[in-house]
Amino acid sequence: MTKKEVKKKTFQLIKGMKDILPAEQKYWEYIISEVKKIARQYGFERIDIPVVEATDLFSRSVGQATDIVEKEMYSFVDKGNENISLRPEFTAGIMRAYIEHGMLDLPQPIKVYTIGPCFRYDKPQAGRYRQFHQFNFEIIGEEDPVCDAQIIQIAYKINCVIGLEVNVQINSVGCPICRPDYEQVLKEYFKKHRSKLSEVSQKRLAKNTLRILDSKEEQDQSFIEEAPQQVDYLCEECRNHFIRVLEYLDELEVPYILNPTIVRGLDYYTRTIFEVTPVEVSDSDKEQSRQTALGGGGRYDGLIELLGGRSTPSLGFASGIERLILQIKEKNIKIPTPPSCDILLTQLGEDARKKALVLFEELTKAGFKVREAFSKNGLKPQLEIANRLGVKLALILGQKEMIDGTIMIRDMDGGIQEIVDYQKVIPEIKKRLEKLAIVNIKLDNKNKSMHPASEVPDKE
RNA sequence: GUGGCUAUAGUUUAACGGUAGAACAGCGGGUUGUGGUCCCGCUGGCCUGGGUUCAACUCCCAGUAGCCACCCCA
Repeated sequence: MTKKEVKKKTFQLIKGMKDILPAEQKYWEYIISEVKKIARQYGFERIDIPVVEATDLFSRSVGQATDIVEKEMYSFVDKGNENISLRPEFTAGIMRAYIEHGMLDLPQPIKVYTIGPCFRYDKPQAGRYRQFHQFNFEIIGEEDPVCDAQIIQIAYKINCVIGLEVNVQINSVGCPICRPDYEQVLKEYFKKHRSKLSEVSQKRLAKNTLRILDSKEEQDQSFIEEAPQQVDYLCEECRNHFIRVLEYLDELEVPYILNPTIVRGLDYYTRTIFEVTPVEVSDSDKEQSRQTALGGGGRYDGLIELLGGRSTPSLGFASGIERLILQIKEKNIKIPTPPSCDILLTQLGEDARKKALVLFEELTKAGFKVREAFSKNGLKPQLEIANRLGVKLALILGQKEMIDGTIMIRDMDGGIQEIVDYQKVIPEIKKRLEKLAIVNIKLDNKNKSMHPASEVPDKE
C-alpha cells in the first residue's frame, strides 16, 4: 500500500454514449449502404441538417407536453444567449430547412433522407443510448395515400433487405377535425371504468386520454381491448385516406397489422401512423413484451404550417440503427464482411524499405488491395501480419532482391514462392490473383448449390 | 423519475477473511530473410470511500459506473 505514484485519472464514456469500435463498423457500413441503396431506388435525395437547432423548433413541433421535450432534450444556452438543443429527432429540422430554403417552389413532392446522430437524455438501456443514430425518410408536399404506402413499404423493405423479420403495425389517428370527437368518446368510455383503471391511466384520463391506449398495466388491458377505436370515428376524408393506404399496402404485399393501440409519442402526427417491430420467434424468453420499436413514423400534415410555413402535407419515418444492429446480432444474421486485402508488401533492410514505399504507391494506383508493415523489421513479424490479414499473396523485397532487381511472390495458402523480375511485378500479381479468384468462384458455386439458402446479399 | 442485478488484466473469467490464478488477445523468443500449429517468456488486474477485523479483493454500508426492467421511445 506504499504506492507513491498517484494513479492518473482516466476518462470514461459519458453516460449513454457509445464508441463504435472498428470491430463494429461492418454493421454500420452494411446498414448505411443498404439504406443509401434503397433511398436511391426510390428517388430520395440526401439532406444533412445540423445537430443543433433552436429549442423552440422542437417544443413547437414535437409537442410541449411530450416526454421528449419535457425531460429528454439536451438543451442549453449558448454564449450568444440562444436557447438551443441537440436534435432529438430529424423531422423538425428537415421541415425547418424545407421552409427556410423555399423548397416549396421545387417540384413537389420533395423526397429526402438523412442519417446521423440524435440525442435524448433518457436512461440508457438495451438498444437505447443518449446519443443514438437514425436514418430518416421524408416525403414533403404530397397528400396522396400512395405516399403513405410507399413510406411504409420502404421502412418495411429496409428491414427485409437486412434480413430482419418485422411486423408493421398501423393505425390512423385522424385529423384535427375528427380526432377531438374520438377523444371525447374515448374519455367518456374510460370515465365509466375510472375506478378500475391503473393509477397512471387515471392520471392520463384528464391530461391525455389517448395515452391510456399505450398502457402496459395488466389491469387496463381488458378495457383497452374493448375501447372504442379511432378507426371507427374517422371523418369521411380520413377514413378514405386510410382505406386507400391499406389497399396500396395490399397491392405491394406489405404485411401489416392493424393496431388501434399504437399512439405515437410525438404530437404532430395526423392520419397514418405506424411502427415497425421485430417478429418474436423465440417464445423462450417471451420477449418480456420488450416493445423495442425498430422504427416508426407517419403523416404530419399540419407540421409545416405549425412551424410557420405554408400549409403543406408531409410524412416520414425513422429507424434506430443501434436497434437494428442489436436485432441483427440477436437473430444471428450474417452480414457481408468488408472486402479484405489481397497482398501484403514486406521489406527487409533500409534500401528495400525505401523501394517498398514507392512500390506500395504503385500497387495502390494499379488498384490492388494491398497492405504494408513498414514499421516492422524482421520478415517473421511481417508474415504474421500477412497471416492475420488473410492475404493471398505476400511480396518480399529484401537485400537479395534489391541486388538482382527482382521480387519474391509468396502464395500464402500453399507456401510456394517464386522470384520474378521486379519490372513485371504488377502483371505477375494480377495473373496470380486472377487464378485464385477463379478457384474461389468455383468454390462459391459449389457452396451455393449445396446451401442455396445461405446467400449473402450483394456488397455495394 | 422508480425498481432489480452486477463490478477481479484489453476481453472472458477462477479462487480465497491472510493482498490473486487461467484462457484468449498483445509483445518477445525457439540462432542469421519466412506466417498459420507447437513450446517458452514478458506485459497487465481486485471501481472509489468508509466500517467490521490482528488482517478485507473477499463481509457490511455508502458512492460511482455498467447492465436490465418499468415509464417513454428509435
